[in-house]
Amino acid sequence: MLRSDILAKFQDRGVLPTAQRIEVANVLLTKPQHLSAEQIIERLREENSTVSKATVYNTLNLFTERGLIKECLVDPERRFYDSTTEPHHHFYNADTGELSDIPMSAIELSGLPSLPEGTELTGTELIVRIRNSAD
Amino acid sequence: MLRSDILAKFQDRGVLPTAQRIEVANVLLTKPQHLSAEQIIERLREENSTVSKATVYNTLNLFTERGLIKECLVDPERRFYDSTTEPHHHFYNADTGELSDIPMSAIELSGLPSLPEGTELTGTELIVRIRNSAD
DNA sequence: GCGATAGATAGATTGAGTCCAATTTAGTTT
DNA sequence: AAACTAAATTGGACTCAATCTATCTATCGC
Repeated sequence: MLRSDILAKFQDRGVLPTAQRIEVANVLLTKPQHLSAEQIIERLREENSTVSKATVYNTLNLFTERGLIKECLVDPERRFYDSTTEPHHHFYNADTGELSDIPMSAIELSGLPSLPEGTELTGTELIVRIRNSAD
Repeated sequence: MLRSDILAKFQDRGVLPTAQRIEVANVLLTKPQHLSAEQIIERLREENSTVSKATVYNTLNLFTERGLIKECLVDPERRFYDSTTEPHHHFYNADTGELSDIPMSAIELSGLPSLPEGTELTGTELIVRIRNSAD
């Protein structure tokens, strides 16, 4: 993803572009992927970035709030951040910790019961848990 | 749930019955509910139980391993334990933190793509995220 | 009884995530 | 451009769920 694309996204979502935010975006948004905060920090360090841990967390929370990324819960140990914000589902391989996408279009969901009184839908997410075959 | 029912479940899943495990089971298994480890410890304390935190965690992990309960991930802050082990889905109200069940039968899932090579299915879980209506 | 194995416990430790107070940066006003 | 203001960044302390470790206890077979 080009720097100009990132800037456009920022503008679109009302995120002020700072050097640190662009660095984080460069790591996470350049391709469809799922990274934990720790993984992002690690990658930044590899590129000799000096962005602080607090800033990375602040930035990820901001990006999530503004819909630039999606938080994704599959592993009790830590939260993952998904660069793909279109509604979609996930395969989660418990053996490898790998997370892969299932396009929304692949799956047909029907018969969802009506929501509890006084509530509205914010999203549906399906996690298909798999493991490496025993044989 | 009667003590004898709990003992039967334990036997069924190869869990040796100890006083502490029965206490934990009494809190969690008596009705369909979702509790965090901390909530379970709190309830035990209310009944003047002296089961240690380590034992509660050990017990919950054991129960999960043996299929007596199901771990359930909806809140990034902590993992919940579900007394219902039949496959089913959840409504999660982000405003209240409330978690409620959606019976599996209510939902029709079709078009699940074939699993990645060399893997097998361990479970599917759907989280329908909702919030209190703005109006 | 006596060892052996399984379970329980307290306390220390870990580690993801947050908080805070101090500083830096960027934008605005005159 | 200096002064002012608001927003962002930072390191380090802190929190707290969860785990680990080493020790203690109970139970079973012999």
